[in-house]
Amino acid sequence: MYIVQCTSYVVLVKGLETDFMPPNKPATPDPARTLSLLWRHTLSPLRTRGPRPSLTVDRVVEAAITIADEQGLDAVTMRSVAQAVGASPMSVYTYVPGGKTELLDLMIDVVYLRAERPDQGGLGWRERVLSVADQNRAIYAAHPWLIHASTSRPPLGPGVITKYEYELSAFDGLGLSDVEVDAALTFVLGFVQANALRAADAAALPEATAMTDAAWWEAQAELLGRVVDPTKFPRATRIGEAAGAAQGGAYQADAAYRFGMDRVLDGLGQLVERQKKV
Amino acid sequence: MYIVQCTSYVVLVKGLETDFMPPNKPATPDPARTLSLLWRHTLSPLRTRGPRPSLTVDRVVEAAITIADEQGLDAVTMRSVAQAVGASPMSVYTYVPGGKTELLDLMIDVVYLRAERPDQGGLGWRERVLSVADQNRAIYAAHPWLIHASTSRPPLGPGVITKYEYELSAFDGLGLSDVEVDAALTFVLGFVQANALRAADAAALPEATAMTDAAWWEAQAELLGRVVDPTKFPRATRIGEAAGAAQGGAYQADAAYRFGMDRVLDGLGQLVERQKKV
DNA sequence: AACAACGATGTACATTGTACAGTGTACGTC
DNA sequence: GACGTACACTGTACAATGTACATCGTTGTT
Repeated sequence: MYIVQCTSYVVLVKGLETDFMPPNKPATPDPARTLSLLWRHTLSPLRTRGPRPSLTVDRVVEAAITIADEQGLDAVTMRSVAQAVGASPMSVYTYVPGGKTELLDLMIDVVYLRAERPDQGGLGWRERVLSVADQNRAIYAAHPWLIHASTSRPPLGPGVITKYEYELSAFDGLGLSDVEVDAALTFVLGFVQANALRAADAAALPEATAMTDAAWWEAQAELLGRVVDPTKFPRATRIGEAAGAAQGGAYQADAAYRFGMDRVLDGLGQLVERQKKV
Repeated sequence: MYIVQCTSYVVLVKGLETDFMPPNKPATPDPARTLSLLWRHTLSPLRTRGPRPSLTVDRVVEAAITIADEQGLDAVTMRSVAQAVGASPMSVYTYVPGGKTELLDLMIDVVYLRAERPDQGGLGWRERVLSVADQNRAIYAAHPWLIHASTSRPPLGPGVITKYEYELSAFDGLGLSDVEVDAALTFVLGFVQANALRAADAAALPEATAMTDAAWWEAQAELLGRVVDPTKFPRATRIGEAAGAAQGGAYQADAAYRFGMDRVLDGLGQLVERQKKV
């Protein structure tokens, strides 16, 4: 048994010199089981014998999301989730056999499934795309931990797929090819994510470092003045001071979002125009 | 002594219920010391007594960068860095008193300081901005760990400032205000970072999960077919299949970069045009 | 020669994900 | 009604992390 695990892991990290079993890595990954969980299938051929389960996948996922929202992703540990649902740490693995990785996949899909998706009939494409961006921004604001979730190989559950379908529809009727529509959506969502990332850690830093933005800038400015020759870095000193000192992190992220979305929409607009002329 | 640390930490995380000293957090943060280190100042009033230092800040930072480049940021531990320079784990703190956080700041600045910055005289603004983007992309390709570094409150060392000055100069002569120039640069770099992020974890996933992109897609497609009603998600099934199955992760990131940069430059172009007319 | 300042090191602790072995429960079959 | 089997649950254990603290050793100054 142990041999099997070790062997499979050696395959997993081929090229590694050491052969010990590292901690905190893979549990038992299995795409099929994860998919079944995402769609809440009772893949087991009907459970009969044994004690009745005292929890459900949903309750576990719910607890994890609450913890992540309130205290950040780092606070989501198997132990904290277990405590939140009133079970022992290892019990969680009964409901989420894939461990923490699988749990995160489930969390992501649930959040997306719940998001609001207002009807966009009658809106122009710019309003539709802006609305999609705003919705994603709102999701990130409510669940900052989502920003750090990888977007390649997303958990293909009902939430993710519903969201994808809805967002693709914003590009209906523009004469773009399938590949272009996907690229355009990726482009928009990439911008929103990058902006949310900046906003989130700008918001987190004051607490994490026990220092306000203003205090940090003041300290840097005073010390940099003695070290840096302003004539060697004219743009950096002038623009950096203007961009940094004046505005707090939160306001800055807001301005960057509006500025960026204007550029994004203008950029897409040119693609659309070009396509219409063909 | 211990009291002082604890007290300062209570201030640090005011609002937290518990009062224990958590692990792996702050070492001794001090903006002034970090800045001195970044600029390699001998802030101490001339070291005289005591054994000669056997290492330098640069050697430590160098080792850390090498490890990060070759094995990823997770492999950069105080212990692995110490081993690489042939010292005991705790010795590292002699040269980088701020611990891992400060070490990361130093790594970032060194990488930026070394980056190539070719002369851009004679180029049009589109070429200049594209070149800036390409350079950042190349840096991320060579040092994927940089992607995860926070960009708010960057380490204001010689590398970061030189890079900032250089990149701002790409927007010279366009008639944009200081605030607009900073916003435009942030916009461009944000796109590059978002793209690099996707590319990096698309590249990392096959190794990390012992599963090729093709195998993953095949597994998902087969199972999803039984669960999802294609008529309910027409766009998602059609476009998702086209966008996902056909291309591997690496090629996809490349295409997304070219597509995105075209939109970014078009978007900025409209801003520039508008400014010229005024 | 004694002292003071500073570099180096070993030990210790709290925290993480999860493998493994063991304990108890409830249903189906005899 | 007794029994066995499948399953839920739990406690223990381990390797790895950042870094506080106390100690030891080395060097130049007094």
